[in-house]
Amino acid sequence: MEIPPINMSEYNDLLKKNGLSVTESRKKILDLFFESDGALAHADIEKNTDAAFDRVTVYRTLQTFVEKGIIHQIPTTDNSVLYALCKHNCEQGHHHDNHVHFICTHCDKTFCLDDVTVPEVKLPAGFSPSQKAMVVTGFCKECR
Amino acid sequence: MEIPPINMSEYNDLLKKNGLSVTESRKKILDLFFESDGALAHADIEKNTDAAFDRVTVYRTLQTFVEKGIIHQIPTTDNSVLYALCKHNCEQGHHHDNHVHFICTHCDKTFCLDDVTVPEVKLPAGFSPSQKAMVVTGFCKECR
DNA sequence: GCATTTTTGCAATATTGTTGCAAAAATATA
DNA sequence: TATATTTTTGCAACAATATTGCAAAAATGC
Repeated sequence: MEIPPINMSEYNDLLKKNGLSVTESRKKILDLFFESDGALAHADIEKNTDAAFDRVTVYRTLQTFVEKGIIHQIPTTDNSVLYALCKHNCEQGHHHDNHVHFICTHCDKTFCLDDVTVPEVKLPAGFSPSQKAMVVTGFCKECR
Repeated sequence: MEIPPINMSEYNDLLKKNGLSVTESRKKILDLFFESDGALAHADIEKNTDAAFDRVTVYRTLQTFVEKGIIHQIPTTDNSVLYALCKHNCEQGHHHDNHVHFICTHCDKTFCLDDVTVPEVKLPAGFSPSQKAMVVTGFCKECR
């Protein structure tokens, strides 16, 4: 059974469904995520909103979205935090151990490869896995 | 052909081999890594050296060690940077796409599972991978 | 439309990381 | 071993990033 992707015009529903008030900042930030085909950093969001919202608001909005499972964080080796939409509107606490993230070393965009599942690995005795994440870097489809 | 693990008493050799001067800070930080069975963050190192060294020195030492391939960075979802020893003293620029990292959600330690190789994944058309990293979270062998 | 709840923005503060430069330490050389 | 050269350190200043409390503003529920 396919879960349909979120319709871009339904920001209000998405917010209300998660018990959140509908505000300008939240709608605008949601919009940025839906427009972007990659992942966004806090800085990207500030840049693209012309500082219309306070930095604190952006931080809190991202945090709220993560808590509600609207966006998720992507692991990186530098100390930047990247966020990306949960394409299939996963439930709260969904931890995205199921798809691979791709970071392009040329354009620096990050992609959620929703259709690529993270393969199983056999761990040494005593280790009990609960989640797993995989990050691949290289050249993306536009930069190759 | 097995590459033997580094002998803990040979910090000097390890540093010199990499063209680095042997200093107190470098020896102490190396020691912390060899003592630790997990990965370390910058903060861990500051804590365990009683602020004997300047923050800047710690930053620069870590950076140097990464450049020389003595330690490597581990991707995380929060914005912390973790470092771990390259157990098999890999050459410069080695990017550690070959083993899995395990983060324990109970004791917060991070382990390099040197013997667990990152499996291959098939990417969508157009994506050219160069490196890949995998992070598994759960309970480690001591906390299960 | 009004009371209640939620969210925002400001200010202040904390944390984290970077750079230039002179002093100190380590290494190389005589 | 003493000295010259190179490397590394620590300080100071700064920059970027993130967090908290609280009053004002906005959104929601009735």
